[in-house]
Amino acid sequence: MASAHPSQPDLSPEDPRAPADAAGTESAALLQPTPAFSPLYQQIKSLILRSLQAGEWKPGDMIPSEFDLAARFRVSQGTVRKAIDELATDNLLVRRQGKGTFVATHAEQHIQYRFLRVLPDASAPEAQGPAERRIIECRRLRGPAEVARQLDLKGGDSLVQVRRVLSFSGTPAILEDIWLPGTPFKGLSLETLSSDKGPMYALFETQFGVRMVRATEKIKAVAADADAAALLGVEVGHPLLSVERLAYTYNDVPMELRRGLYRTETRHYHNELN
Amino acid sequence: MASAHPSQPDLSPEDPRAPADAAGTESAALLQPTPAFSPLYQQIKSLILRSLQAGEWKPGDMIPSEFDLAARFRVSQGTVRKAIDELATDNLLVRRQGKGTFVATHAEQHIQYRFLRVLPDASAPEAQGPAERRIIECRRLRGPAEVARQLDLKGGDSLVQVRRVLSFSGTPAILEDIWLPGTPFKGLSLETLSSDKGPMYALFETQFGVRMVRATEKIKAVAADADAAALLGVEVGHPLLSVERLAYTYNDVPMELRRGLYRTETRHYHNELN
DNA sequence: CAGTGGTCTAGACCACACT
DNA sequence: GTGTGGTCTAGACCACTGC
Repeated sequence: MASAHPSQPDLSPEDPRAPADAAGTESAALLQPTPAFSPLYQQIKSLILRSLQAGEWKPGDMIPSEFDLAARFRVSQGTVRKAIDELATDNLLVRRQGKGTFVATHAEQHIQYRFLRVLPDASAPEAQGPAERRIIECRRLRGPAEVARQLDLKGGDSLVQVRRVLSFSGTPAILEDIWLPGTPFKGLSLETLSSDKGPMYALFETQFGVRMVRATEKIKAVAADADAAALLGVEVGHPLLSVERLAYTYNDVPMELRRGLYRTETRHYHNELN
Repeated sequence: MASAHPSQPDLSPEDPRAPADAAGTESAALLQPTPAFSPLYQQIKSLILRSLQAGEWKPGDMIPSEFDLAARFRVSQGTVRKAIDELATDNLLVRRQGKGTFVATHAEQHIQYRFLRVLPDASAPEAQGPAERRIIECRRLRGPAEVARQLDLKGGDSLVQVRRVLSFSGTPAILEDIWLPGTPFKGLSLETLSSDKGPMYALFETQFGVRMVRATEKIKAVAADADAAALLGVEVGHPLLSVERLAYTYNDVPMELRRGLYRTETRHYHNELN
């Protein structure tokens, strides 16, 4: 063994394909000009990520075993393991002992609705069951500048806007406005949305190949305007929780801007601080 | 080497102190009745945690090196490493390459105010600097039943209640009510609080030996009542963000209940979803 | 320089799931 | 049984810090 060493110096110009071990390997030993040191397992992590983005393995798929990946990248199993470990804590992969490692998905992700942080108060277990969803509109437009900016689009680019109301036991509780970039979501329509059950992000995966990976939220307390008041059945001025979410796919590409208004009389936004 | 094996079966009755290697070891190979399997590194993690709780190492202290701990617990360095890794991602320990591993602290924790999630809006960089703090009151009382319940206290137990207002550039923005169990916080007074600068949780560490480790928050939008309106300089009914926090020390013992009311006209609660 | 955490490897064995 | 992830070890070497 002359390569696969801890540090960056010695491997790169030679051995893009070792003597033994036939085709199908990918030579993870990468080239950094000089001071751009990054540990091997980080490079492996990037390579796996690239495969995820490229769609080599789709949400729900099992990825190759640690040993297979180790052979493919020409590193030890432990190094692959550390890379996968990080991808798993980032919720991009899911490990299942005895079975394999799988690409995470919003569809059957054990705890569904991973990004939904609103829970019924303990004192009011009403409004538990699944929400009733009513799509109010779904239209294409040239988006407002501010929305376009946050989605990394140009002012004139096409957008899809969706507005919907979620109700629990018949009482409206959540009003959401959703903006999506028009190009990746070509074909999204009111019918698509209405006929679908299950998490919207699962639909995005299966219908548009867009997997939401992380999101940031800005939360405020606001007074209901006439519009919101009517749709949520409260008076104008009623305090509502405003949750503005920017959701990202792989590679920190923003793919959705969502603004939710929540009635919080019998519900709260739950958060864990570590 | 006859012991220190991956699984639980073979080690325990013999070798509570090996032939070689003199005093000071702690025999981590523990005894589980039968089916209570837990990996070695988890047991090590528990042992380290116990030392943290017992105050063997105080916030800011450096803990023994991985090799020292490995010797002490009679396991390999890699196993200690994995235990420390988890404690570090839980923010109980902080690793510093070349220096050592340290007990986390709210005092100089690089990013201070770890639990404060309220940020000024990008559009309003006013109100950036440190908040001006005004303690309104600090008194002892037999707490309300609901508060006592959440702090795992009996109805009649003594509590400390603190009320304070935080302002930015002179405008009040945050009203906080804080309840603490009376016994661990014996001696906490308005003077103690007023004279202190820096994070309150840092003061709790140095003065009372209580380190807050994690917290849960329940967030709602509420209307300002007369009290809050007066203190925050808004009209009654003005929407405010209500953040109810339960903070825990080691071992999931609740040690603080805090209810904050935030004006969010130029501020928001920021959250990252993974 | 010595001491600490960080990376990498190689090999052994265990726990779990499927067939 | 076979294949997968999970744990543990032992040893080598790198990177950073501070004396």
